[in-house]
Amino acid sequence: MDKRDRARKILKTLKREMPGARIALNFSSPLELLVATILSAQCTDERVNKVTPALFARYRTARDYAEAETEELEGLIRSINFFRNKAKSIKACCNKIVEEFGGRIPESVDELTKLPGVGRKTANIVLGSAFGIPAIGVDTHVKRVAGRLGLTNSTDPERIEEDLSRIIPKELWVDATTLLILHGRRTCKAKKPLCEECAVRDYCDYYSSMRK
DNA sequence: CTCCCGATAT
DNA sequence: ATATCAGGAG
Repeated sequence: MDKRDRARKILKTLKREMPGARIALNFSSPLELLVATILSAQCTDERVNKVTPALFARYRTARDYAEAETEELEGLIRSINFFRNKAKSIKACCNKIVEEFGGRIPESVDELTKLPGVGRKTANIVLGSAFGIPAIGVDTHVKRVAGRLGLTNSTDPERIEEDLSRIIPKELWVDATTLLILHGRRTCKAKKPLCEECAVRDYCDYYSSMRK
């Protein structure tokens, strides 16, 4: 079976298993998702969701973050790892959004990745889940799951993104990202993956090599 | 490659 | 105790 067919079947199966799969971060605007995604680096969404209610209540626009007192902003996200870096990134990022984009979140990878604290993964998550623009976000879960399933042989996130974009139809890019992430968290875990209860093990290179 | 640097699981 | 976690910058 060719990789496109495998990818299609895998995504179809995962979608049936997890209908309405959605990014786990709570947000109600592109700005909120951008901030939440910056905070989520090397950190679980669950923990990000614990600080964002108070954070979003305190700062409502990009200008609010740009003009925020560093101490206060840091205080609101202190339970998140790398909180100093992230506070600095959010401020600088929002400052640039105000100065160069009139307070609106840009809607292209190139513009987004020029923002401080925003790398390719963050940019693609925002594009896909806030704007509905086809994008594949490659985080540690997508990297691991796509590798195990045999959808890519690359290890560099940017090349994995290329590989996946070639075998997954564009209209499924956003769904594919959230499905692979969710599957990685729940089932295809880094340590002790739950292969026996995996819905897509019949298509999985890792599984078939494990049971030889 | 190193630094950032807190909460949670084990 | 310590390994690891939805990364990005220098």
